[in-house]
Amino acid sequence: MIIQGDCLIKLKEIDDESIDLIYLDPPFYTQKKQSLISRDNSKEYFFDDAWENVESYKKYIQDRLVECKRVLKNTGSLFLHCDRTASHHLRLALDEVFDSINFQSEIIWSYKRWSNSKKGLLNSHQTIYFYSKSPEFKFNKIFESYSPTTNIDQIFQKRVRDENGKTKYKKSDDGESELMEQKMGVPLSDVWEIPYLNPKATERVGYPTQKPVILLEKIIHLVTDKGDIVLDPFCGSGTTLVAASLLERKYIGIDISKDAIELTKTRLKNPMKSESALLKNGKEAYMNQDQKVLEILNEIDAIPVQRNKGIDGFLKIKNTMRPVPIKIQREKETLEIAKDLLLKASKKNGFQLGILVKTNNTQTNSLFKAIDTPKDNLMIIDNLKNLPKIKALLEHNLALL
Amino acid sequence: MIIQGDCLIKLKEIDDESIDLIYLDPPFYTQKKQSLISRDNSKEYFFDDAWENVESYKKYIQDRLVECKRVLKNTGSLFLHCDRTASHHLRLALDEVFDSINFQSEIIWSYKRWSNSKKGLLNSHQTIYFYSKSPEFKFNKIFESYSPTTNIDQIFQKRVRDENGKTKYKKSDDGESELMEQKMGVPLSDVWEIPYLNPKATERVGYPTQKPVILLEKIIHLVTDKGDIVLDPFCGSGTTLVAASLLERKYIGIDISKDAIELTKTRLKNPMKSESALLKNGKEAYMNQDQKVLEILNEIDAIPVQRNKGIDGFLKIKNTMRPVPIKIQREKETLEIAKDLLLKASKKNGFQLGILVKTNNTQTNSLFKAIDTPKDNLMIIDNLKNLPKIKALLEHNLALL
DNA sequence: TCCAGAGATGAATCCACCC
DNA sequence: GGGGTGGATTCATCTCTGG
Repeated sequence: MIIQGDCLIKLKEIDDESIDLIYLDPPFYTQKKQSLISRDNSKEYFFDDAWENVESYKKYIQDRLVECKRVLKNTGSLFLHCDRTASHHLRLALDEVFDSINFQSEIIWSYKRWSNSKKGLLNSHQTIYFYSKSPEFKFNKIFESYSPTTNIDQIFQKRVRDENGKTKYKKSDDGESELMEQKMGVPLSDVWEIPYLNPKATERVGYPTQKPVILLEKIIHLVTDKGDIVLDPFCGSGTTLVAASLLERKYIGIDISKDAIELTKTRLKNPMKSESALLKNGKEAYMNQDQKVLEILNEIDAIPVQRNKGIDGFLKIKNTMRPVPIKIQREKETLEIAKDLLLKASKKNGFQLGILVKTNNTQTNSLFKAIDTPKDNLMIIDNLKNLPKIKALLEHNLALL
Repeated sequence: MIIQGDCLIKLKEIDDESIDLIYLDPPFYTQKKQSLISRDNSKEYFFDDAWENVESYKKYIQDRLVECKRVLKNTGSLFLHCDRTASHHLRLALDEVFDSINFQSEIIWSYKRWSNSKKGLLNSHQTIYFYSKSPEFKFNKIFESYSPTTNIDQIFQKRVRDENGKTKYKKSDDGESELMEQKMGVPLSDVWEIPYLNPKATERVGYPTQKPVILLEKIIHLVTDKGDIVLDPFCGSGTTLVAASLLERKYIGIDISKDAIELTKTRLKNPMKSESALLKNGKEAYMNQDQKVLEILNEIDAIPVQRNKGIDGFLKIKNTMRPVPIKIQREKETLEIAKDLLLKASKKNGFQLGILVKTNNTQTNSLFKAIDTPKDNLMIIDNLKNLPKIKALLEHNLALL
């Protein structure tokens, strides 16, 4: 069900204790009127976020939270997606409405983001507060993989206490250890690393502040079963409803914007999500460099980059605006091939000078093999110890280029 | 300098605007007296955390924050390490003392921890608030490596805005992309993944709530230079001072506990930190399974494990207490070798049944190759599609074992 | 029924020891 | 000596029990 209108009013039309999960992504606390333009420039979405002060913002949310609590089943839960500038005020509101005893988790949605160059740390997480209506809330345990460093042999062993009360692993008389029962993995943590919705994701419908479907799926999985009812009072482009629909939950969405409602309706006709290759395969799948290359790059204080065939990293060189790409020769790579790869990548990107580190053991005695072919602007180094000298040279000369 | 006493009183003896960085890790908001015993049972540390209510706790902190602000230089910063049950109250206190305009970051210290079986998400982060005294705060930009998925071709290209205000990559007339100036990597994010101080770390001095030196080093690097003054009004075992000393900053530590002061003094005679192998080498160094194996394990919903030669994971099987290890045959591994490895590992750990997945293409037609040698309790599967049937079989039969 | 204290838990690391 | 692995130790734990 999708309803247009102010959720405070529309919520009042919903029965007491009828909802299993409420997810809210309310407007942010900004002091100016927002207007954000959709991707294809066809639509403009207005956010009437002109709050007098943070207290009036808090009251606005709190009024709606009270209604949310009413419609929530006794086993139900609420997730509030917070604005980073006002998250503490929102948690205060939650404490007042739900009581701090029902605070379950501060979920951190963390993601990597393109940098902006502001002074300070790069803001790359958002906070979601998880409150239950009562201690009897429904909760489905979700398990994750063990850390690769975990000693599995050991955690399957039973333990006993010694005379000082310290625990030890239990051994039978013949020195054998006793087995514990089956384990399902590690309980899900409260820090969720989920990629920010890729600008080009097929999932994108052009709505600002759109959230990834996977994020909502995770929440829905956690506290509902099939057939349960999910409510989103600020449904926006309908991500929550899409996720609910994909997981066979019933859903109710409310939004004040007519455009958002339209968008949600069309989106729900064909609910879909984009598969994140990053999440599915893990970061490791993208690591096409072996440990050795990373070590070398680290040693020479270069910036490693991963997704480029001819370039392994960039040198940090002062006094120049030119990026200097560097490539480390692979074990099974002839110097010629390595050279070609670097040159090609360099040329494509317009870099003026590339540095190739020779790693096989047929060494020459020169400081570096000299600029191989001046027109190519390629330098080959066969002894890393010389690199500082070369860097100094470059810092001196590149400014002239 | 290390001072014993209530920091509210001792702070008053410090000059105005004389400190570059203040880090506070105040007592937590618990409603009962805590007493925590040190590792070797030799000492007991008391925390007088008997706050009437959260308001009195907030006031306790706020009083001290006022003094902190006074002693801070105009370019100085303050980092407050928060109790998760009261972080919102603490941020309110910070807003009141420092003004919300000087809020810089909510730093998430995220880590993996041994779990405990509570209902809900596994709590695995802590929050540190970063406020500056003024907008003119000192800040050293720190850069990290690019994410492996980053397409570096793009990050060096200049961008322009099109007529609609959207950014595009700038192309010169001949279609070549124009280069940006050199980049140093991705600016440090506000989510810090730092391993929890390990139970066996040599860095440990037996003080409860001890923080990793690396965490403090990161903070100190961020907002101070060599020779600057770092202050910790709740210095505890002196981690902040150790980090400051290692980075050649001056330091002042205050703590109310005599024992803590003693501990700090001896610790500072030989300041050290433990190298985290995990941080140094990265998680990837511990991964000994290739992508293909992980994919198969994922497909059959098994729990992957890394640190074990003969075992790649464990099956999730209901109705049994017995862990069922599984191994995937490697490409360059004969069936015999794979079998031996699994058997050996199984036997060592006392598992009653192991499952080996055959992956080379000489297929048989049987459902599974049958229990190879019944006394070994080994099953060989050569068609993954049959696994669900086998799991059902197991769920039925294993209970009998 | 509530609270205090005992007892069980459980995975992540580093360390020590082994070959 | 170096790579592998068994073990120790931890929790501002969590749950259960008994008064």
